[in-house]
Amino acid sequence: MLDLKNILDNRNEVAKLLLSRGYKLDIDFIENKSQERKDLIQKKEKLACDKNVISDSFRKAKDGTYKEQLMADSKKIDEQVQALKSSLELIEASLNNHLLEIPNLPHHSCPVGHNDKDNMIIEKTLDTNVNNTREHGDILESLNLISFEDGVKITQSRFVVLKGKLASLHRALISFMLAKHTQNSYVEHNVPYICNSQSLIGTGQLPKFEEDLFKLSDSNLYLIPTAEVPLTNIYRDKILSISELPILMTAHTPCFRSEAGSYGLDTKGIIRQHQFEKIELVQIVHPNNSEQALENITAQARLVLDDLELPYQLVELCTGDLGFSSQKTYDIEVWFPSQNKYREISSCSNFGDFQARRLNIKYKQDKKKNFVHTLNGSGLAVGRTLASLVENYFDGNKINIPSVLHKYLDFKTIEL
RNA sequence: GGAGAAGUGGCUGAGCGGCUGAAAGCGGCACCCUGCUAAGGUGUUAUAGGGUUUUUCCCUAUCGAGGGUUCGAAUCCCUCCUUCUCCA
Repeated sequence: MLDLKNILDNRNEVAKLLLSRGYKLDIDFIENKSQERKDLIQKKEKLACDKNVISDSFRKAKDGTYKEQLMADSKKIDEQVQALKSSLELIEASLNNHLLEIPNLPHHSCPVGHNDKDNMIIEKTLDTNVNNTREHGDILESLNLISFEDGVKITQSRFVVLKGKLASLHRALISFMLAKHTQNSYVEHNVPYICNSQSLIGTGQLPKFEEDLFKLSDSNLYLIPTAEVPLTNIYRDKILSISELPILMTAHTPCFRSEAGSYGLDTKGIIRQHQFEKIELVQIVHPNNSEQALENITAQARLVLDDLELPYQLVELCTGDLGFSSQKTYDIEVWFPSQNKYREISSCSNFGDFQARRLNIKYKQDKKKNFVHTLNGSGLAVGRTLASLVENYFDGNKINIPSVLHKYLDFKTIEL
């Protein structure tokens, strides 16, 4: 959420930044609602003050008729206050809902652009020449390590069953990634996979993107779309001392996404599933350090691919392609030989104080309180890592397991 | 599943219809005193919103959440949430 005061005080600059990511700011709406709100508050508080004075007089009053008068006056004020209160509630809800749907301001360093075509490729690693061009789903089916039919039978399309050595390899990737991150001071967490609407509003998935989520019926509970939600919400409504920062967290969780509007996209393989597993990295930092923290978190995610020796490229998202809550994002895209292209496997974002404002996470320094900055990145999406690994390490007969994973497995190849 | 009890500031904990935004203690901060190692004194110490203003003051709200009773609620009533104890 953006700071209302900042929007009103720097309206031109804010509007321009938002426009660069494709959002048209309705400053008149905000201005009007904000003014109405202030007017109502002033009226209401004046009456509340009068009422307090009456109560005070009542206590000291001796005369009976005077008391009767005070009681009558107070009741009259009550009626007026009630009316003002309900109008105020409407205005505040309307203003607040509007503010909750305004995306974050892009960082000044973001390349300006309209969509993913304008993203900036920063770096490529390794040679992408691989003999194999077979698609991972195809390879795995021929090895009888995966069943798309079973996933459909059990649930529906975009669910899958992994079997045998593939399931083990999946688990090995999780262990490997968590070890990598905990070695670098990220504290491992095990968190709920279901969270309430307040948590999702805090991190920005709600109210705008409800159709992307799986909601549990007759409740305000949802399956998490990413561990970012529970991890970041651990610190909701907290005031942190400066010595507690930075906070580094990691967690392995399943992620559930309804993938609304992605019909026809990535129908082959396991690249786009309703349920997948991911290792998430989250940082909560002092505002002065968040730019550096984004570099760190991105570097941390890259370590996984470096160790697995998978070719990837680092991309900086342009303003038009930024996620709703993000002020700056790096995507890491891993090589998929069968598609002859790089696909996103991690997205590392600095949210500035956007989430902190919604979550009410502050730090205290020299008696002053201010919002922290939050960041997160995937480190990494396990299913996609697995898929890429299969394609890049398939030699026509067998899948060769990268050496960093050997200690988590009792085999070094998967053969026909 | 059944029966009770409780939820107060950073923490412990008092208050149980007005003088309580809230005692006391701990912790934190500032200053002072002292100087043989650790202590003493004084003051200060919640959040949000609004007005005034440019830095000071004023106002409103907040004692788990939301309603209600009352001129007036941390205090009484109702609903919900959470925690604890006992019984199945």
